[in-house]
Amino acid sequence: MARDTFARRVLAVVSRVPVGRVTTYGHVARLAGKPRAARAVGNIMREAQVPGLPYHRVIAAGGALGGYGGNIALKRSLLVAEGLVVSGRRVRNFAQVVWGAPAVKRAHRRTAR
DNA sequence: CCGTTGACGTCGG
DNA sequence: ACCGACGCCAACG
Repeated sequence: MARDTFARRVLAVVSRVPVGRVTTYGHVARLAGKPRAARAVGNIMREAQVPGLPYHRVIAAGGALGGYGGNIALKRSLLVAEGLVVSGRRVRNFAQVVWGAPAVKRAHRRTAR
């Protein structure tokens, strides 16, 4: 296989984000093995050409929308089309729709998968 | 090795 | 809640 670059791992992670859920640049960075490379992840997303990947499901920390090649309006509509609720520049119920967050000690019963 | 480039994150005011 | 400052990083020439 071609080289195992950070960029490749990032794209692999992005491809696993479920419909109707979102993740953040920071989480992607962590899942790709470099917890502090969130910024680099952003650069990779901007350059990425691989079709079919849910780039719009990767947003910024705290539920902020982040960017989308200058077409943030499109990103917002894509998210809304998947059932997410976007209020202003934030995704509502972020904590409940975020994917890839560190598994916090749940008192009992899973909440996400 | 160095400088550049940002779809970032966190903190302080 | 908004904004600025600063830190952090991969990829490339």
